[in-house]
Amino acid sequence: MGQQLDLSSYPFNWPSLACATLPLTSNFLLRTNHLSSSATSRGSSCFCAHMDNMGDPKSIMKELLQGLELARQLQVYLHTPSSSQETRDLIQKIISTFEKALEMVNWKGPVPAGESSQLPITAAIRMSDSPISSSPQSEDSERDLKDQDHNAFRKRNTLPRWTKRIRVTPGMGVEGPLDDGYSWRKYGQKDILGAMYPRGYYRCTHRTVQGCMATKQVQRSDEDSTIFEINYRGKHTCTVAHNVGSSSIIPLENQEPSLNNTNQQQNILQTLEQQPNDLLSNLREGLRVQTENLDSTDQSFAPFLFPLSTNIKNEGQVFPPHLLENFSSPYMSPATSGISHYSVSPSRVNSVVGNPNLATFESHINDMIPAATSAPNSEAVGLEFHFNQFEFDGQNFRFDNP
DNA sequence: GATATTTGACCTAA
DNA sequence: TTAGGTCAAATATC
Repeated sequence: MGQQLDLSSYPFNWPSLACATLPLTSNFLLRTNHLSSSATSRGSSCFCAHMDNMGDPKSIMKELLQGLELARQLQVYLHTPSSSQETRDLIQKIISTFEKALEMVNWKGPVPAGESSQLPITAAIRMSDSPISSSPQSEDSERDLKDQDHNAFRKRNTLPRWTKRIRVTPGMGVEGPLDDGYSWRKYGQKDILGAMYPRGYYRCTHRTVQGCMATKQVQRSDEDSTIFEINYRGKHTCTVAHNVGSSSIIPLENQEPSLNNTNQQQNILQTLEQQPNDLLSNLREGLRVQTENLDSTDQSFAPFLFPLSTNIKNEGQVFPPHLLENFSSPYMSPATSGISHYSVSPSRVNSVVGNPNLATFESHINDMIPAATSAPNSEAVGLEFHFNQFEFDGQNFRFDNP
């Protein structure tokens, strides 16, 4: 077993993890024994509560999926240069165990044995009770915009939805899939009961013109202030071309997490490489494509490293001058409670790079970064994307840290 | 002036 | 009844 892991230092939902590990191998149970007494005791109560649902396949699957996701979170946390290969192997085995268990309970998702552990969980999940399996475009064509609005509101729970979690990691750059490539407009913000931070509501910019009903919600995690959850709802039906580069038009299909997103990601990266300008050069310095743990057939989730702006004035942080060279002046974000920060201006990115994806991506980050970059002595901000929520068989599965 | 954001009020599902 | 989600007028920014 080798290295002992100080799991208590990681901000996970340990009670849930303890519950989720019950059906697993002794290896992982052994690890959970290192949890603090409070965590393990709460885990015990959690187990008792779940005993009521024992035998229910959905409950079992829910627990397994939660365990799988938590293991993946752990993998992310342990994916550091200081972590040993043994540690990485261990977490990989844990993930594989979860996936095999899911297969045993007749999980229909594409989680093939062996290579399955390389797949993002989101790629393995299909939302079943939502209209995503059919063509929203064809459905929407039968309704006028007013009906869409009305229906979307009254039946919002039936919309396809999925959640991305983004970690803003000091000193790691922006790591994760590139922006979803759509332009969003904020239409509301709400304080959520029990949540430390307000939730932002966004909808597709093209809603009024094309009736695109896609929306998303962005909320900062209470447990880990470096994590942001982006909850997408509805599929884009807009047909606005993604002006990436001079001639590339990326199809708007497959906006939701799917393996077919590969081309879009690759096109963006490819187009970036073709941009002969200073800003791109600066961006490229921080660009890194991580291929480790990626299935060869799935590059849609290729992490994307991107040098992000951080708080400089307020936090005394230092940012490499070459990265700030083409950045806009610091400005006061109206949503940041007075925290000023440097940022890539979306308009400048559009005009210089001609890449609205980057602009949109940055606009998202601007919403999140001010508070998320409060960690001192950070030179960069990293984002890690993965999903923690989905719908299955009419049930909504979450992996929240309550 | 056009577009985006903010924010209090309103509506609806649970 | 309440909390989450949306609307829309006011305000800010480009």
